[in-house]
Amino acid sequence: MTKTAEVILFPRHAKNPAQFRTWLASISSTFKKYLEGKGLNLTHQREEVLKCLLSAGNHMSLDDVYAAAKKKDPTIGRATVFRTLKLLEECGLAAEVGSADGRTRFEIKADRPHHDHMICIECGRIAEFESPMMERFQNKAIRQHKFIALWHRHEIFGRCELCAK
Amino acid sequence: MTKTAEVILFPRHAKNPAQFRTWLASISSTFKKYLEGKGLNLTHQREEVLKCLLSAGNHMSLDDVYAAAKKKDPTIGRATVFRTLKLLEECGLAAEVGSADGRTRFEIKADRPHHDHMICIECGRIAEFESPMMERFQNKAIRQHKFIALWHRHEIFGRCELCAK
DNA sequence: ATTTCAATGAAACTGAGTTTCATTATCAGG
DNA sequence: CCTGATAATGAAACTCAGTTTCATTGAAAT
Ligand SMILES: [Mn+2]
Ligand SMILES: [Mn+2]
Ligand SMILES: [Zn+2]
Ligand SMILES: [Zn+2]
Repeated sequence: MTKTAEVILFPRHAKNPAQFRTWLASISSTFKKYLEGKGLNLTHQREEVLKCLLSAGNHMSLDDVYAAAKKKDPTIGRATVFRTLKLLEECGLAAEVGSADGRTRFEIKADRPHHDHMICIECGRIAEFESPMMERFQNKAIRQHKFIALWHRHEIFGRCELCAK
Repeated sequence: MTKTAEVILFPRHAKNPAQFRTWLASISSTFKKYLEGKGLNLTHQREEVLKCLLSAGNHMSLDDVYAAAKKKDPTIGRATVFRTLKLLEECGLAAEVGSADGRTRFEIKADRPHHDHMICIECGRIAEFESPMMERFQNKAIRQHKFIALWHRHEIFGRCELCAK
């Protein structure tokens, strides 16, 4: 009976406030650099969206982030949240994730290892999993097809442990 | 230097007419049984849609199938094509596949081994690949999470061999 | 022939995602 | 400080794949 580790959970987000501030500062700085490169600037709205995405949960829909941001700044617009999420995605700091209810979710990618998702069609919960072996065989298939892989999504739908009665 | 087979292409669809007719008959019969079980019947429109999906290419959008079906029966409606594709999916004969241009594609699942997809963001081509090893490690992850997997999608986006200059 | 209910096609609707546009903030040079 | 130029914003409008509605037709059952 071998001790299988292999698959690792990612209960994420810095719980320690100081740790969180450091993390935010680091990502903020990366975002700022990216924006400056395009002649844009890191406005307080953009920073607010980033902060919300980092703190208010892991797999948030546009409207989740919008709601969270609105609590801090009631004047913020949905369009701005949308545009900021796109910018974050564009520069590789965030990524889109599928979900049980058709709405796309967003997650922070920075400083996080690659992982895929198991999505509960009952409660919507999204569990993260990671399997180096899987990635390995995936890369093998990609190589054999002489395919230039840019990104992938691997999403398993079903019932989570809690919802499986 | 081991002879790697492992990843197999699926250039699909019975080329031989006789073979094709047999295949169609078999799937038709399954579909009919499914419909009867729900008090529905296999109309000529429904059969036409099935035939188109089987013959006119492998990863067709709703409107691809609609166009193909319309050639054979100009009176057929988009709603009927849509509903038939949903029925085929519902009974496990067909499945939805992602694509480069946001529109869902459909493929026949009956009598075909499970496979995943590499999708070219340049030309839209969808290549099929299959890796028992990947499925194996995927199942391992699922077991470890005590997840009840119902279906999954594993789609790799990038540039196909031809489009990679 | 009459009843019943499935099936259809045209057209209308839905809603997540996206864009437009008038207005407001930001910033660099003077 | 002003002053222009341009980036940024929020509200509202728009898109469009997917889906539903509804009036009509078809096909079986009685
Ligand atoms: Mn995740
Ligand atoms: Mn396929
Ligand atoms: Zn669940
Ligand atoms: Zn290509």
